[in-house]
Order: sequence, then C-alpha cells, then structure tokens
Amino acid sequence: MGVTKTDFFTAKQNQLANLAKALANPARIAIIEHLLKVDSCICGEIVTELPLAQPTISQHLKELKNAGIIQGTIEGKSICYCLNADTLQILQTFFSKIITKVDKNKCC
Amino acid sequence: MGVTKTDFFTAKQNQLANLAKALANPARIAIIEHLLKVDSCICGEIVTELPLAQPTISQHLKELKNAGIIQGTIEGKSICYCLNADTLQILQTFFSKIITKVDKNKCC
DNA sequence: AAATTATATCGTAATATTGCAATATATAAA
DNA sequence: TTTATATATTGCAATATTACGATATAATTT
Repeated sequence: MGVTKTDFFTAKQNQLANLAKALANPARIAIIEHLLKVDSCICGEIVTELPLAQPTISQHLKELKNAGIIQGTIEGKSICYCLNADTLQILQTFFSKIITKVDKNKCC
Repeated sequence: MGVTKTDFFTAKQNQLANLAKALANPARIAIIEHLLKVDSCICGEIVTELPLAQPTISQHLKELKNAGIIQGTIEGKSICYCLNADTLQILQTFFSKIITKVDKNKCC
C-alpha cells in the first residue's frame, strides 16, 4: 500500500510520528540547525547555504512549516523563517520522558 | 528522484535524520511506548497489541533495530526486544540543545 | 510601468515506504 | 521426528517522498 494506518493510533502517536517525519531528512535538519545558529533567518540565505535548488528548499520549508516546527513571516520581498519553540518542546518532552524511564526497564 | 542527497550533509545531520525517519510512523511510536510501559517485551505481545499484521510489525521492529533504537535478544522460541538508551539519548540531547537555544533566537 | 528580486507552485521522474499474503526459518513440545 | 509456535523474509500493489526545471506570484526598485 504505502498508506499509514493513521486511524488505528492515538492522536498523540500520530502527532509524534508526523513531527519525526518532518525531521526525517538531512536537509531539514540542516535548515533547523541554520535557523538556530544565525540571527537573521531569511529563506534566500538558506538557499545559498545548502547544496539544493531553490524549489527544493522551498518545499522543505513548507513541510517544516506544515508540521509547525518553523513559522514564516513576510518581511519586505523576502520571508523570515524561525523555529517554533512550542512544537519543538513536544519532542523534547517526549524524549526526556523516555530517557528517565528507559533505565528502569532494561530487560535484555 | 526520491533519493536524499546524503553526501552533501554532515554525518551528524544524516544520523539525526535517520533516527527521525525510524520514528516517523505511528506504529513505531506505539512500539516504543509499549516497550517503555511493559516489563516483558516479547515480539508476539506487540503483535497482539497493535492493529497490524505480524509481518508488518516484524518489519517495523527491523527498522527500529537497524536505527539502533531497539535491540533484540533471542529468548527460547521468541525474541525479547527492548529500547536502546544510548541511541535515544542522542535525540534527547539534540532537542534539549534546541530548546535551550531557541528562545534566545526569536526573530519573528 | 518595466525590470529585478525573492519565494512558491506545478509537473514529473526516480526512488522509498507501507502493509500484507504467502512462505521460510528456527526453536520447543509432543 | 513430527507438530506446533514464534518470528523473519519475499514479493507485490498502492502510495509517499525527493529533487528539480519551468513557471507563477508578489513585493521592490528603477
């Protein structure tokens, strides 16, 4: 098929899976790391930073935006993208909870 | 194409993207949550817990194992799967670092 | 208004992922 | 050793993802 059986899982499980999917590409990781590093966060900057064509980066930015990981505001004729802390917090919380629990659960 | 341009990114970026890819499915999130919850972690248990066929779950377990997120040891005629804390720590560290930096970086 | 600059969308080819039935393998029990 | 149980592998159809050229849109400058 190729279709994930979304209906059979909880909203939280689907949310986490969708966030992970948004991060499941090195270009999107690189975009996140770049947004974290630089003060200004214009799309055009990313195009020159990464070894990908402009439409490809625009598509990656769209996916990150759809997932709520970044947000973009129009700034003159360019667009300012930045990270959305609230969404990233969901992931941080998930993994922190796992780390605190996983040690107590070693069975092999 | 459909091929990610892996070569143009750093090993760390590819590692994080691959770990995210391994988590980018609600069934695999559910498997992780189940392994975290129960004491015993036999594959057959997961098959009865999740609404997916046995070969599908076997495939998901394989992907989680290849990513280093879980490990499995043979136990009689069944297999005991459990979470790998070291790998999950990589993700926890990544998101914790992001969270501590992201607030200082608000630009829109 | 025309040209320039910045980003988005469309269309498409190549490849990857998802899920399962059928089947294989491997250990345990009878 | 035959049978039962547990998990893995194979093969396949449906769908999703990746990347990019061509083109569209939208604001800015000249």
